[in-house]
Amino acid sequence: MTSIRTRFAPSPSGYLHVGGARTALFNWLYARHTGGRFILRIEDTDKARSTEDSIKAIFEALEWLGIDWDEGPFYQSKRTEIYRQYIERLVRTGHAYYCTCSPEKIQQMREKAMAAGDKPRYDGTCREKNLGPQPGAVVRFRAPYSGTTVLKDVVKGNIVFQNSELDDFVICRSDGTPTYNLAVVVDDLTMEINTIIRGDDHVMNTPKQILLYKALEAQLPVFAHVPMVLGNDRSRLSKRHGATSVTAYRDMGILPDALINYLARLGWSHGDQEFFTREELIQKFDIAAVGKSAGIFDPVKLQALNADHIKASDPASLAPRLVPFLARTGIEARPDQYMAKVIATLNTRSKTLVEMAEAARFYYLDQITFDEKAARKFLKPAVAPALEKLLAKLEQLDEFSDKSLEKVFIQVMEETGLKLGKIAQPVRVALTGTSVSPGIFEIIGVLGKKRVTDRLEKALEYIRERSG
RNA sequence: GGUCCCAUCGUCUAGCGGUUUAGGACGCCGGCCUCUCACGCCGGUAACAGGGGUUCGAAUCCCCUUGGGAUCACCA
Repeated sequence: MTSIRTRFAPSPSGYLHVGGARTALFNWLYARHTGGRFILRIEDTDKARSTEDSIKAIFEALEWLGIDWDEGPFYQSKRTEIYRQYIERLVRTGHAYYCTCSPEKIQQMREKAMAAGDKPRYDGTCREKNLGPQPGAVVRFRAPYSGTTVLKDVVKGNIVFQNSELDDFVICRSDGTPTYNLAVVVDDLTMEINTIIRGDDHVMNTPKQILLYKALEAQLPVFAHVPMVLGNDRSRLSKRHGATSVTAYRDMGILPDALINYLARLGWSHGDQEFFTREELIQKFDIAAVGKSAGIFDPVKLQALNADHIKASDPASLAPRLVPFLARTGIEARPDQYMAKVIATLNTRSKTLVEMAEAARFYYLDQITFDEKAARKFLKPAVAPALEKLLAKLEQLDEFSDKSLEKVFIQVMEETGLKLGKIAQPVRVALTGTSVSPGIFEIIGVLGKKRVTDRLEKALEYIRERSG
């Protein structure tokens, strides 16, 4: 049994979008699942659209996703000599021929066919002329006029194409560069790719490629065309549907494992399971279980899954990821033990790292600013005695555990006759500035004696100023 | 328009001829828990596009219709 070789072959004409990421993911997962190899190839033959920045953006996105490759990156732009050899071979074996029909003539041909209600295709003017190489000539593939070409697709099943639908497509441009279909086949052949997993927008190209494989007397790879990712209006996912780039989701505070989990589950399933770790994905992924129909990208479900991944993550391991998001809110902090404790209080109430960073700010601020509404409602003279008693008791307390803190609060409740609800909210405002936060014992435990007593004093000052 | 693909709750999906009053998840709506907000837990809402066949029996197989998508380059 030969080992599986898959590849991801993006064209660098923009950032990596989630659809492309899913294709990369499926290839990567399948290679990892089978113990095969995953190859990265950059399809940059279109000089006009390919940019260095796009290439870097794609690497960056793949790296963030944790999708690594075993071979490559290979660049089509550096392989022109290889393509030239294969094109020559096809001409030599009679599978291709030079064509001197001008683009204008082809255009006319097309318009005429369209007007007559026919399919716009090359009429074969140069097919039997046996022309040699010459300036301005392209090379066309000699496609069969009759018969059928069958694509045996792992996810779609058998798809039959009438060869009469095909025409003598160009495999080499007049400037000597190969066209997409030729380059892809030569690359996949020479890189020994035996499993091609790609978006189903490529199915119509596949019969041409199969014909090329046959002309080259090569063994066909296994094809798996996975369904597209759509926007909420069922059209192809694009910018007008909102964020589509992988890095945009990174910046929104989505965890790479959550995005991978979501993308994998969009079009693939394993019974009723929704949550998968990276390892589970590798262990359970199988192209045979990929569905046939297109799926709509749902950012809301992605967020829900992200929340699950945040919950399942070890707080300490989340700390380095949280740092840049804290920085964005003006908090410069190190991913230390303190941050791990902060995260432990926030991980069940944050859907994204952006939310978590926002909710974590009060742990780091030197100066708490009170939310006006919250302060007016809860920091009233009536609670001052309770806050004072609490302050005094906490100053005497050495160990800030849930248990010891609860004991202190119970004492204050007994002495003041106030219920916990009446005391907790003012304390919460005093410590966080707002009326929403993690549990009161939790935040006291994390903040520690110094910060807590300082903030309680500040709150008491505030109450005195307001009443006085 | 030609060709090709697809079709289960709003969305992602389970289902691969009988075990189905069609299951799970997200969302939404209730409730419980409770120091706030969440989390968690419990319950509810909601689908086999339509029509013909095949079969004792169809969401599952076949055909048609409808709807959606893809693709028709010297772009990839």
